[in-house]
Amino acid sequence: MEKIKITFPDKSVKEFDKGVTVFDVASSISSRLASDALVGKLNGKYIDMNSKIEEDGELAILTFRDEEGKMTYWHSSSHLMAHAIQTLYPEAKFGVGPPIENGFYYDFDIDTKLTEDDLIKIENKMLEIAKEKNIFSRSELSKDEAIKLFEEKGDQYKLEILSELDDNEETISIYNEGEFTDLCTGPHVPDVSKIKYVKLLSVSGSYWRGDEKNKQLQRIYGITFPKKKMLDEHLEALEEAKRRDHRKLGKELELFHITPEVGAGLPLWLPNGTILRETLENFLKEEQVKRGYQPVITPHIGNINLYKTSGHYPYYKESQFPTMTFEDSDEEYLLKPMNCPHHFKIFDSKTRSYRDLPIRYAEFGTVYRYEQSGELNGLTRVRCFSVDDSHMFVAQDQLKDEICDVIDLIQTVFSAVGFEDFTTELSFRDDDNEKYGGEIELWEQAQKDLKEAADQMNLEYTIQEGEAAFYGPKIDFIVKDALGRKWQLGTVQVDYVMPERFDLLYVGSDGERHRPVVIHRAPFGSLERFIGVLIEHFAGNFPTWLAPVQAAVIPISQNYFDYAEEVNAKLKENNIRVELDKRNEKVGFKIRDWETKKVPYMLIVGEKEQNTKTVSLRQHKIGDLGSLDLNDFIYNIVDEINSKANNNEERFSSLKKNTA
RNA sequence: GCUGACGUAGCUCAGUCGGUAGAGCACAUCCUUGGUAAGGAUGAGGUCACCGGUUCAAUCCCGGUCGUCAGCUCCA
Repeated sequence: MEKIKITFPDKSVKEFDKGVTVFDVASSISSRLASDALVGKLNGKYIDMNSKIEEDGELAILTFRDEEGKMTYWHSSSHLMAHAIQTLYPEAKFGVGPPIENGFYYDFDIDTKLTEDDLIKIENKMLEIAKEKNIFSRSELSKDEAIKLFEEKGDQYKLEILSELDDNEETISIYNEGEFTDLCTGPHVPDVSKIKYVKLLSVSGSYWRGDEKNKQLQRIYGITFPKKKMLDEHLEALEEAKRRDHRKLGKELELFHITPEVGAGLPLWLPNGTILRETLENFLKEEQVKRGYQPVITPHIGNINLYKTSGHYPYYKESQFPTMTFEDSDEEYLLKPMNCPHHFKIFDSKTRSYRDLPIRYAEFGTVYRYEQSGELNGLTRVRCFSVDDSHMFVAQDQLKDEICDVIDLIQTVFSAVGFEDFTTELSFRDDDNEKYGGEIELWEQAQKDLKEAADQMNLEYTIQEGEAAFYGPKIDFIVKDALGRKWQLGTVQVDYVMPERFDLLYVGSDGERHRPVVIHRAPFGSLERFIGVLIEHFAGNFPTWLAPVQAAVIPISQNYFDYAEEVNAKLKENNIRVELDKRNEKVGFKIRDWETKKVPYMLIVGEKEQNTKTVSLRQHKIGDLGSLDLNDFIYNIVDEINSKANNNEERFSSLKKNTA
């Protein structure tokens, strides 16, 4: 028997008979691995467990613990779900059903509109089929054979996919599992019984191939696990996400309020939310002053010609509030959907010299965009929001340094609030999209500048072709919300187009007129979205410098109101946001109440504290820390606030030992 | 915008298989002056999202509108 050499990820090499299956190899290592193994990776290619290995190679045997193993598992799960749907709804036509970051989905076309209740039925059917232990078997066939097969099944969507495949280049394969056959490149887990625990999460509409001109199919999202504990943990994580949801916390902590009586997507900032927002604004303003920005203020509306000049109108007409017109005048105004034109006009208000550059105008500019109703989402997608906008007018040779400074500013902002888990995308143009204006050379220059700046600042990024703004490429900073949805926050955009359209010029050292380059940038992006994500990031437990109420003074009874007033006044003198709780309630009640309001510190004062000029300190989520000198507390909390500390767990903890 | 689900007190929710509604929390008043996560009593609070239709009668059934949620699409 001919032998082959297999190299494992730990670089060990073992010999096997030629034609050995991945499963055999796994069995030779351990029976545990043989039973956990889901898929093999031979020389970088994923293969089924029962695939025969015919030549030497590097083999990894993957289980659910591996990311790729998980993907295979969920991919197979989507087939199992499709199988269950086919059994329950024989008329079903199937679209696509891939694994995703957390689970899988399958798109299908059936006449009945499914509801959440139907999901249970499908779940049960899946578990029933899983028990049959059908194996996933692969067969390869010619395009004609495949077309014939799916014509017989009447699967028009599969036929559409097939018609676009080139069978000279790609092997066409199908996978069969029990009664269910699907066009699929694989690989799959050995048999359906590997899928043990199933939770179907939601059903919704989804356009075939993501094109709204196409028919809307139904999509079911689900997730599966080999162990019950994993499913329980996943469901618990979903519950936690619900608890962190900024829409829920925004209500509970009285940060903002959205009511249809004002308008969908038009948030009202309540006092607590306003403190949070203004604290962030002031922080950024200080940073911007250090970096040579000049504050400006512009109106909320503008003459429509501004947007005709910029090119935003009429291409984005659908996402604008309607224009304002007057009976006795031809003038038309628009609620401003962006701040750029106003800032351009400030630049253009007098002759600029190269000596003035870079010019950096900054404004927390409120803009209005008529987002589609189905897109509105708490604070993260609204119709009125404030951008921490700046437009910077620079000479070409200043561009890269300016971009670097902006990236540095965004990093400063993100690290101040403890955003560590973000991704960065460079969005470039693609050649065949007609939305992109301006000359190709300028675009290439801009993309080169951005990329060089990103590299110089050691950003780790991915490049997104065709995602650029119509006027230029950009760098976006993206974070995920509690539910795992991605939101773009900070952005830096290079723009050679608008200076042209607005005919912006400065006088160079040569006495000639030159075109500045514009950088659009916003570290927060929109205050609304940023704060929405921030609420979820901290789960409402804001660091002291951001907390709307930083400390609550709780007198034990009326007898200690005088001292409580004294403590309250002293904290106020030190600019600490403090509330004195004189309600006619017991201490336990008040503690519970302030705890649910997530206030960082509670200062409990009674006879003992009054006599010794101390406070009994209780820290949010940590509990009673014993008493300390009022002045010591003030010194520490002021230091904590001024340093914008994101973590105060250790700050007062030494006290606890003293009193224990 | 599309598909589906949902909309009952400030909040979280129950309820009515068609006969105009209820709890807990929050709020107000009173009693209680209490030492580290809910003291007690009383009270006020709702055109059951809105507009039509069916019906003797609609919060409940039907249609539309608005809004919310999930996903799709979109996102200057």
